[in-house]
Amino acid sequence: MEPARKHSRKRDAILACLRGTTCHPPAEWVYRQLKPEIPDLSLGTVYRNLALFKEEGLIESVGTVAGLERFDGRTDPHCHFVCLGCGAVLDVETAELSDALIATAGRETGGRVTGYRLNYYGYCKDCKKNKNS
Amino acid sequence: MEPARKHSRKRDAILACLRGTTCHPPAEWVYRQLKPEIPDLSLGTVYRNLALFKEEGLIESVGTVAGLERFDGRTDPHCHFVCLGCGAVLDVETAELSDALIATAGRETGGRVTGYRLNYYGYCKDCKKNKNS
DNA sequence: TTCGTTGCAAACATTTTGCAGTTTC
DNA sequence: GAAACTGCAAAATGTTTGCAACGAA
Repeated sequence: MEPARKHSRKRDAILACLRGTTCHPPAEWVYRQLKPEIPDLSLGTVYRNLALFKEEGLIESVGTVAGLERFDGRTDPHCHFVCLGCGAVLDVETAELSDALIATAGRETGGRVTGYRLNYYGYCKDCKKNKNS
Repeated sequence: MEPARKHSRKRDAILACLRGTTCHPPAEWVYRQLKPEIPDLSLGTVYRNLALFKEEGLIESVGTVAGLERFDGRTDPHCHFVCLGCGAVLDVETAELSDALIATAGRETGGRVTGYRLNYYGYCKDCKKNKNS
């Protein structure tokens, strides 16, 4: 049985930090963001709590970009654009997958589909420019 | 300017290995697969060549599953089902995204979309059973 | 007082890299 | 013979973990 959860100021701060940004940051970014405000915060705690949130479904992973796992405080169905140039991750509101499509994937594989992740890859507004060289 | 490519027996074997399986393996799997046949193969070479293939578009990454990057020898548009239980990765033939949808993502973000990755997550046929406990 | 939470640092696992020797052209 | 390729082992990187101190119920 899993342990009864207790309240924790740091945990709250980590979740709030993630929910207060749209940059889909990695653990390290959250850590650096909160460190000035909470000087006795450790990176391990950030990792531990992010893992916890993910388990509870409070946050989601966007996947690994340039070796770093990126997290998203939003959990409603939406997609992402990942810039191959600078690593920026942007929300994409359109293109929510239909239930029918998801059901088809389950039927085809014989498994049970519980979620999906749709990432577009390419070059963002800024990196698009800089590539014309 | 990038170096002129030379032929290499090991490189061929690595690509052939990846193309000859549908299990979307990580680097280590490819290494273990080829090692008996090519005793003087090193893991570093597998990593180096997989990175190279990815750059050239000969293979694609399915993303990181359980801490390991998984590769796919198929490059035609299709999706994947990732089992959260055992880590199996299966091809999903249906649900190819329309060009219109992809174009919309580009327009919405202001960037240029060069590709996408659609992963379904859930429990495969076998793991589905074992979860009824 | 109990038990979850945390800091710290060490441990871990995967991937990358430098260099000297080898293979390909 | 020049340049790319490779083995090997060390290094780098991101993440996890053990343990003693801390904080919440």
